[in-house]
Amino acid sequence: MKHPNKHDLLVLLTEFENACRKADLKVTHQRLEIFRELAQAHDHPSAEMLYNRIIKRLPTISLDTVYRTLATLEKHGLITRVQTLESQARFEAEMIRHHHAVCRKCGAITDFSWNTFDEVQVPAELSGWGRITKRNAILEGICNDCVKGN
Amino acid sequence: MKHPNKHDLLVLLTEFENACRKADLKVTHQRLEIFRELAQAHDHPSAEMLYNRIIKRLPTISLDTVYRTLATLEKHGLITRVQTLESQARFEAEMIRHHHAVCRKCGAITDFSWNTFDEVQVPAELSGWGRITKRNAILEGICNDCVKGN
DNA sequence: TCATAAGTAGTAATAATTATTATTTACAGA
DNA sequence: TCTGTAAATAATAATTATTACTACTTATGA
Ligand SMILES: [Mn+2]
Ligand SMILES: [Mn+2]
Ligand SMILES: [Zn+2]
Ligand SMILES: [Zn+2]
Repeated sequence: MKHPNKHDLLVLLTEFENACRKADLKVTHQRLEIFRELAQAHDHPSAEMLYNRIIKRLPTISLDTVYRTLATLEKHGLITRVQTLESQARFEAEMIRHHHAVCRKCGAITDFSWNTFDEVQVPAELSGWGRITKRNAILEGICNDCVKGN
Repeated sequence: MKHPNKHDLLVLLTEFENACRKADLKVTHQRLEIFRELAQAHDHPSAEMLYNRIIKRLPTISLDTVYRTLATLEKHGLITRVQTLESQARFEAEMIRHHHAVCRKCGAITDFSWNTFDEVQVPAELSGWGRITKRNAILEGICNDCVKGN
């Protein structure tokens, strides 16, 4: 999972505008900035982290707007809320299937793809469970920075 | 993942007492009741859910004690905090490796084992990440009850 | 341009969790 | 069994994360 370059980001933002219009969401300055910031982030930021980054460019934005916008975009499937053990929710704009390695020490979330896992068949035990729409692997451990930094 | 029967529960509780002593944790009535309740639960209850169940038998227990105890037991590896998208944290005493199917509608968390996944090799992409200590699969979807109940 | 409903900022409120403190209890040692 | 002591608890207050309220602003379609 690499950062989007300047061109990619423009494409993403255009797609985002179109998706908003399709979903009857107004394309506001705030929504664009929140989405842009999240799309170029690589660290699965929390609402507060995004707020602190965006306020530098958009000094009047409110934390409430960031929370509200993230909830709206999540509801419309434009961004994802990431499961963590932390108290603050974290988000990402990367919608391509991928998985997470999480550092128990510093909380860093690293993206990776894992085709082998994506293709493993779900156990029979679960055949009667219901309708499965998503599968994710979460690896937990201590990242290299934290191992060294000890 | 089946419920513990009466005998299993007694064994679990004895092991729990021993683990507490080994960890220099006093074996209090509250800790025993909280662990007992969690050990026989099958629904990954939140602190509040546990509190509401325990207070029937132990009318003076405080919610704070439930939170504090769960944090203590988690720190000593006697229980697990379960990752969810919800605002309330959820817990389990089942320490045998297993995975979760989560209903997006009702929030139910179903345990299952998945040997095929347990044995799949972690992708090369992640070889330099750090020390991986745990791997979990999370399946998301709509459980049968919720599909029917619509 | 203009009407209007959706969205926002600022602030208040709520929900979940953690801290403080006086009291109680587990348990090691006599 | 009794006792001293540190750890744990109950009650309550405080904090943190998130959501609600409301008057004002803005995107958008006519
Ligand atoms: Mn990710
Ligand atoms: Mn479980
Ligand atoms: Zn780390
Ligand atoms: Zn369900």
